[in-house]
Amino acid sequence: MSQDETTLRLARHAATLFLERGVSATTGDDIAQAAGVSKRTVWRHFRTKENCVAPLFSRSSLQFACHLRDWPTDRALEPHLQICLAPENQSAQDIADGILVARLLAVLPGEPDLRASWLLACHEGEVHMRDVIAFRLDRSANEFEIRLCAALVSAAVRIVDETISLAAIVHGQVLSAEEVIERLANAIRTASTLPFCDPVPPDPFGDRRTMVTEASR
Amino acid sequence: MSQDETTLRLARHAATLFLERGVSATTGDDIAQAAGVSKRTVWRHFRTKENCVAPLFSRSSLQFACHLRDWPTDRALEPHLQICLAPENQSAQDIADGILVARLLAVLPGEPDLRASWLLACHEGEVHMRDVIAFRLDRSANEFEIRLCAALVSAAVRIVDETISLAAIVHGQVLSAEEVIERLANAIRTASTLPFCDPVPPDPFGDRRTMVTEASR
DNA sequence: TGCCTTTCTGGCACTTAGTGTCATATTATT
DNA sequence: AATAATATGACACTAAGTGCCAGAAAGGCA
Repeated sequence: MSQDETTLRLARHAATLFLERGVSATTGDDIAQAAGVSKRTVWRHFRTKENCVAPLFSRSSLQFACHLRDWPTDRALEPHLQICLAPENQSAQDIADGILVARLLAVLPGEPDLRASWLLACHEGEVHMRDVIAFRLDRSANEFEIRLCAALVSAAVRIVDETISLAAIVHGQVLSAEEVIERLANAIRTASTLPFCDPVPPDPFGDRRTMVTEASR
Repeated sequence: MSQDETTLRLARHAATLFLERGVSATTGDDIAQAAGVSKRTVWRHFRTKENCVAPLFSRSSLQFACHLRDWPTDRALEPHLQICLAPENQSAQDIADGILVARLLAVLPGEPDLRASWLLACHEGEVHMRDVIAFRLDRSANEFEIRLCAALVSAAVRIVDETISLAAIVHGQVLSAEEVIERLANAIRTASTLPFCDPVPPDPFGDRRTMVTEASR
């Protein structure tokens, strides 16, 4: 088994255990046993216990930066996201991992250590997004404006992720793919302070900063 | 000595040691000895080693939400910040703590555990800011738009903090109070997607979303 | 296939992080 | 000054995490 496979397998087992009995009630031994490896191997793959789920979080947040990178400049955001997030374009494993992440996000309020790991992953995504935005605008990733914009967009995506996960898992509120994409696209447009996402898709309100939420619908 | 005093004293000693020899080379014993308390007392005040500096980070990020709360609705942002951040309105201890935080932010790139603590503190500030923004707009802090706006403003403040600290500590680039305030105010206006900071201060560009940075000056 | 190098893993001893518990010291209240 | 409440110290203990070495597993090469 390859390095990354083991890491991901451990991450999934750790996530399941964290969800079943909480982080503090899960030991490194438990994770090792569940994955069928020695305790030593766990600490070889992860620096700390909470970091065991980091690969899942990282994937989720890095994935989005990649979608943005692959986004053709001559296409609107919604149809692009529709293609990226379509179930037929994701493996069964990817979908299962996505659900695992959503369930983890739903328990963040009671698990501060898990939130630290999540925020760290979001920060990774933010750094990645600097490069993406800088590339799309043909600017340097070190400029203050670029880093600010990346931080804002990342924060917007994070809030949407957290909100949707909490709504779906805790309140059993199932959202359609279209609703999720609409929320995501609106939040990104709201947050993007630089025109990296041109062309602006058709907007009936004529203001790309108008937010379409449940309140205004 | 009161509870909070001891906590802060420990935080300052921990920060100093972290800066001197790095987080991983500092033990809980070291922090306890430096502060003249027993090891047990350290773990009574803090859940983890990295959390020892959290009070300093929290103060920094909660402070800003408080400044925003106390901001009169009929005054522009810059003069208000000028009053809040004026040296004569801060104790010597506050100023020293601020420098300590700046030095910690400057070493974040090499200390992931410290960054986790910092991001957690920023999240605290974000949650606080929801209430502040909701109050200023007479809305509910649970609305999606409010939480999104708070996240964006918090992210903007965080990026400014990180940028300025890195510039000052690592590159020895000293900024005047006016420059700091200008950057901060501009970033906040850029990030604020809801009109919680009306009245809009005079802007020669006639666009409150225009950013004044070194590039455009 | 057999040999060799590289990489990954297990086991064990060890240090540090962090907790539970109880006795003592400190502070506040009256 | 007596008492209740709270903070601390000391010690034993569990869990987190590291260093080290030997062995297993995978990958190149004749």
